[in-house]
Amino acid sequence: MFEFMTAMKALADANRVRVLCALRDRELCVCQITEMLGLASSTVSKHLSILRQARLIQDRKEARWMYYRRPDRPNALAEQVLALLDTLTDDEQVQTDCERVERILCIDKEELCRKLTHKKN
Amino acid sequence: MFEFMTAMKALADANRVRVLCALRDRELCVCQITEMLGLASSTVSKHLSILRQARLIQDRKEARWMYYRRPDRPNALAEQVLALLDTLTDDEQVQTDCERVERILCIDKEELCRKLTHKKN
DNA sequence: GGCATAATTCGCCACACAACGAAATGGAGG
DNA sequence: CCTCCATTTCGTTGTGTGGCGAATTATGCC
Repeated sequence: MFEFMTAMKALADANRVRVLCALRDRELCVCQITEMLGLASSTVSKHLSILRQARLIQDRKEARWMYYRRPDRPNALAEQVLALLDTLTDDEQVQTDCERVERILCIDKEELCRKLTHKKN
Repeated sequence: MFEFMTAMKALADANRVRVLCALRDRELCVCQITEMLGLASSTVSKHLSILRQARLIQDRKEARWMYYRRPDRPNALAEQVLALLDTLTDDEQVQTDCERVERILCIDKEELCRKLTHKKN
């Protein structure tokens, strides 16, 4: 029950759901997710921490960047939950996020981070 | 997205999940659910309202009693969500709730309601 | 119609949680 | 070992939510 509730609480926030949807086909680093959501990086970090604790994402560190993606070997619950999310692929918000991510991926990461640093945090 | 978030928020509370699990095989009236959860009836009513708005349960009025059950014709989302809940059938809390409900069903409803009235609300 | 009562709505309180900015952390490169 | 900087942690603030009891609504019975 605890595990289940942790997962459900993790899904009970629209920004976290947007992140999980964005991670459907690729991994993203924190600065890219931050740019997509338009939130402070500290807020995004907290959201990612909640998703990780719920075992709905896993992380990977490379150089200065932290990459997040869906689990390579999700447990039964995560498997079902992530499948559930794929019913949202034609949602308006998810689509615009997807387009936004496409554009973000074109930006050089150094430049993206610099931009974020100057805007907030 | 809105529909999805409504469902996820409805599932983000353990008491509401307990209700949905208890309604797996049968319908129950508010006083029976109240007795199972051990909460004030006003609180239970609120929970049921949230579950109804998320289209995870439907209601039926008979005489003075309001009966709740899983939807006869659930939408696609509800279908998947309710299936997800069935992974909890061997959860400890869900099992004890189940036993508790069995005992509650043996009590005459008039008597059960009288008991609740004298205890709280 | 008036009473009894199951359920809901309302008003309130306590606590949880999302958001921010500032400060801390911890690698990578000089 | 010092600096830089992406990310996380911390502290604070405002909003959301679960809980209760009291008041209200709605239904069956006399």
